[in-house]
Amino acid sequence: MIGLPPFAQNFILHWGEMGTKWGINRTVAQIHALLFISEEPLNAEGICNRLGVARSNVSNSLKELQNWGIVNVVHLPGDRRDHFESVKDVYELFRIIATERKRREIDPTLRNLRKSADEAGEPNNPADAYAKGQLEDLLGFFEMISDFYEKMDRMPTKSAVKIFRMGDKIAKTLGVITK
Amino acid sequence: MIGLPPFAQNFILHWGEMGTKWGINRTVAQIHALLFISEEPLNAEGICNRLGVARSNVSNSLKELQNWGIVNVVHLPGDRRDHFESVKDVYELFRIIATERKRREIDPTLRNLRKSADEAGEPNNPADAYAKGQLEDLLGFFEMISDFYEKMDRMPTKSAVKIFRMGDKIAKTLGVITK
DNA sequence: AATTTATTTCATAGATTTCTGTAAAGACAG
DNA sequence: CTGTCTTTACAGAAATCTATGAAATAAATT
Repeated sequence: MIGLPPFAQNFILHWGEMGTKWGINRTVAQIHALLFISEEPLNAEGICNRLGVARSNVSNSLKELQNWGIVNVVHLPGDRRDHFESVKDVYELFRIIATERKRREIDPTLRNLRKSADEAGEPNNPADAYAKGQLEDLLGFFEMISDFYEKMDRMPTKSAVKIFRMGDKIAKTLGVITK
Repeated sequence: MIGLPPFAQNFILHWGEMGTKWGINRTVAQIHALLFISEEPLNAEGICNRLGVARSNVSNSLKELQNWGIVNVVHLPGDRRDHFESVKDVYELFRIIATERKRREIDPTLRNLRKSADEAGEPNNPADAYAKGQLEDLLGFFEMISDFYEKMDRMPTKSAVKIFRMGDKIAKTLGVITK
């Protein structure tokens, strides 16, 4: 990892590890980290040099980041190479990631749970009845999460932040006790 | 996958796939799915038979689930084998998972971001200054999420659910516009 | 203590994912 | 159209992760 100050290396390596814990390829996460803290857009070659990974790996990883919608191509005048830059606003970034995860993970799970609960029909034994009940509970939970995501998505960032910051005060206002 | 109705198989297979997208071993997720919809605690042997995986795999996976705190050992009278049951309440389940993910992922990231921002010191060039600024933004975001988690954890389930369900109404009450 | 039953550990086989180098394709200037 | 620069696709190598069976350990029963 060349030409990067230690604090940046620190962060990039950690972000890479964190990525793997979330099912995201290490290199993909590292490239994202690099672009996120880089003021100027970088070209693929530059990313290669800094992270010390193969050109083709960078190419594929960049495509993956573009699929997620958190990295964009830009062109600099007088340079025909593609340059890449990350979404720089933290809230915008996580909003995009949340929306994408919902689409890829929550939505298919909702469909599966509906289908499974449906297929269970009228259970003819207690075990199946119990299982169906559990699936319905899970479905209810995922529906709640899904609706919440959508509400957040329609909200301006400021409102969403307020909800996160004031979570406990809101609960008190609603007349419920916090332990 | 033997002795399970199709709707249960459906769910277990999907939960397994979903697990892999979240960095959780497929078998671990499948075992959890099975225990979650099973009214009675199951022993390792029973899990083997139903899922068709090796005994040792089940043993290790069960240990992993116990580390997460979402599966517990119980003993049935007159049977010396360990039996296992999942946390059955959906809210309780996700509360535990969230707390655990915070501990394993958010907290280390907070530490790393603080360390990195700290190491950056007084940047002596604009690029480093920008990078440090981005890290500080990220740190602020993770601190917000971390605090929110903790607030939720101290709240009774009902209050947490209210916040999730009423997200947009709350925002309106706070005097902010939803798009 | 010996036997039976249950569980865990561990080395390795197997599968999957990731990374690389090369070759092909595409884009552009002259 | 040709030559150069750039990006992408792909096949195989390398690394990582997962699952297995056998052996070791532990626990209960006789």
